[in-house]
Amino acid sequence: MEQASQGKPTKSEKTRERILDAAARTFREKGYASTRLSDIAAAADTQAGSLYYHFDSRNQLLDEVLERGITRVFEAVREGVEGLPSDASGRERLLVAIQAHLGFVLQQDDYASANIRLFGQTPEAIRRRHTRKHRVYAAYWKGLLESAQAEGEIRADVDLSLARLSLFGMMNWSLEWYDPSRLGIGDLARNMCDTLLDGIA
Amino acid sequence: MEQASQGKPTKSEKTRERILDAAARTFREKGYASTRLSDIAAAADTQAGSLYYHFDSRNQLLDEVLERGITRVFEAVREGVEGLPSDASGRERLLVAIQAHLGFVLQQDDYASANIRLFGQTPEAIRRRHTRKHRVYAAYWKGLLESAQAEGEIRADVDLSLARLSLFGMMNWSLEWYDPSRLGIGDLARNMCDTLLDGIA
DNA sequence: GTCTATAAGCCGATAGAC
DNA sequence: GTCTATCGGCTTATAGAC
Repeated sequence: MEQASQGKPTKSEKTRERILDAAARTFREKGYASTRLSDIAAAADTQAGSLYYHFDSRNQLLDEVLERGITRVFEAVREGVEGLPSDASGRERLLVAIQAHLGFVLQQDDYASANIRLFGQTPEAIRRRHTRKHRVYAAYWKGLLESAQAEGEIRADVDLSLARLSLFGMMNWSLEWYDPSRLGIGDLARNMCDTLLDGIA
Repeated sequence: MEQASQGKPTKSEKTRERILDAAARTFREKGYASTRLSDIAAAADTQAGSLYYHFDSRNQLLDEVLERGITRVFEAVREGVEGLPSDASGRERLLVAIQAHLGFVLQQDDYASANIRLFGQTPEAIRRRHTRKHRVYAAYWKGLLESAQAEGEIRADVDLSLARLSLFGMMNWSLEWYDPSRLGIGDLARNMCDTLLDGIA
C-alpha cells in the first residue's frame, strides 16, 4: 500500500492525500471523539466504506494526522530560525520561531492545529508515541531560550522550563480566540515575544 | 424536581449532587464526546438508567457542569480580590486573582477544569449561553488590568485585551502540564504574574 | 428512587459486486 | 479503487417491576 513518494503521485496516492486532508480538517473542527468516518468521507467526497482501501482504521487516520502536524510545525520553526543570519540576537531568533509556530497553527495547516487541539483527547495507545515527538519539539525551544540566556538576553534567575510553558500557553491558547480579520500573525507574534521578554509593567 | 436549596438536603438532592460530581470528574478526564452515561453512572455508583430520574439528558448534565464551573471560579477570584485591603497595588490584586483562578482550575474543582477543557468541544446549542458567561468573566479581568494601567503599574501603550488573552493562555494551558508534586500553586501563580508584568529579559 | 430490560438508532468495520 | 449492503456492537433514552 505504501508507495515511493518521489515521482508523479499515483491516483491512489492522491486520493489518500485528499482523505488525510479531510480528516485533519474535520478532526480539527469537531474534535476526535465527535468525528465520524462519514464526516471525513463526506469532506473527502467519497463513502465511509471506501476509506478502508487506504487506511486500516479510524485510529490510523488520527495517528497520521497527529504525526504530520508536529513534523510540519517543527520543520517550519527550524527553517525559520536557521534562515536568520548567524549573528541574529536571541530576541530575533525567538520572534521568528514564534511567528513560524503561530503561522502554522493559526492559518496554514489543519494538521498542526489538529495536533494541538486533539492531543489532549487522544487515546492512550496512540498518545505515547506522539508524546515523545512533543518532547523533542519542546527541547528545541528550550535550546532557543538557553542560548538567549547564555548571551545575557534572558535574566540568569529565570526558570526556562516555566518560561517555555508560559510561551506555549500564550501561543497555543490563541487557537481558541484568534480572529485573522482583527490582527495579523506578525503583529500577534511580536506582541507575544515582547510580552514574554519585557513584560507589560 | 427542583428543591429549595436551603435546609437539610433531601436524599434526592444528595444523589443528584453525587451524580453531578461524578459527571464533572468524568467529563474532565475523558472529554465530553468520549464520556458515556455508563461511565458517569459507574463513577456515581449507580446505573445508567437511573440517571434519568434526576436529569433529562446527557446534554443537561454537561450544561450544569459547565455552569457551575464558571460560576465557582468567578466567585473565588472575586472573593480573593475583594478580600484584599483597599490600598492593595494592582500587582497584588492580579497575583491574588491568578492564584485563585489557578487554585480552582488545577486542584480544587472538577467543575472549573471541566469548563475550560470542555468548552471547545461543546455542541453549539449549549455553547452560546456559556459564551455569555465567559465574556462577563473576561470583562472582570479586563477591569483588573485597566485599573492597574490607570495607576501606572502597566504601561499606557499596552493592549489590555491581548495581555489578558496571553495571561489566560498561560493559566489555562497549565491544565495540560501541571504536576502538583513538582510545583506549588502559589509558586506558579507568582511566576506567571511576574512573567507577565516584568518579562524574562 | 433505583433497578433491569429493551427499544431504536448510530457507528466502525467487513464483504462482495462492479 | 470505489461503491452498496450489512453485521455486530454499543449508546441514549424509555418502560415497567419493585
